[in-house]
Amino acid sequence: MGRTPCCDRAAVKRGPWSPEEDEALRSYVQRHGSGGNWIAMPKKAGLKRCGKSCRLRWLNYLRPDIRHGGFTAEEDAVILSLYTQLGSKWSLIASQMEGRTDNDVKNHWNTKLKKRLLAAAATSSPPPHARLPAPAPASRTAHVSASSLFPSLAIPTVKTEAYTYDDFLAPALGDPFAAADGSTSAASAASSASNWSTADNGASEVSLFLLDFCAGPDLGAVAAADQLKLPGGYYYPLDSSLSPV
DNA sequence: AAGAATGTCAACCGCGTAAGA
DNA sequence: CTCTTACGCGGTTGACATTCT
Repeated sequence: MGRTPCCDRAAVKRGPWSPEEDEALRSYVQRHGSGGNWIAMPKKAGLKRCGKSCRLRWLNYLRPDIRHGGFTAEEDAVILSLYTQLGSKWSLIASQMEGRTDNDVKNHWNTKLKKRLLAAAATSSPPPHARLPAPAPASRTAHVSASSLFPSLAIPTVKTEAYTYDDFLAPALGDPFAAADGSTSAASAASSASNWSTADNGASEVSLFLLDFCAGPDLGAVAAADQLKLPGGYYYPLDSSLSPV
């Protein structure tokens, strides 16, 4: 029994794409789009590939808006924040980040962020709640309950557009670390309109831990050089000891 | 210098589901 | 309403690169 294959495996090429195949796919999609049918598209484009393979190649590699290359500390923070809210909803997480694909984000998490976080938690006497964030339970709706694991991290709630660096700056009014009502989920709900969940009374240890985590070992030097001062008037909010400028 | 171990990332697999017949 | 088809997603694999011994 088993599932019907989406295409005849014997008849399609598999494995890495050649530059010629890339060019054929790119030029076809740019001229005609996928035609609303990825299964039929390879034949039309003269490719001996499975439609699913073409779709994946286009979405993950050939799309003109794809950003290749390393992830920044800000992107790491976005991923970490959203992972604590959403779990392994990679497509949802990637949709919040300009030019990144779900595959990219997933690979980055599995190969780098997860290990880094585990290593950081295992050493450097992390604060009690600085553990590898448990993924949020699978849920149809991306409900916003700011992670109790990282109460001091200001977490933007999920929105439909891509995040920008500004989304991780403090809100225009007030210091995100000033709120001290301790009611994280209520604060999150109340602040959803402004894309912010309010940080609680600064577990600055956690903030520093995360800042270290996101920025790596050279953070101290960066902070000392004042390079984290941002045009929006705030520092990157992981470190509660930094104040609005 | 060579082989082993580890890391990275593109690609594949198969399931769930939306959409259309 | 049911069935079929194609899409989208998350998990996994495998090839290649890099680092270590």
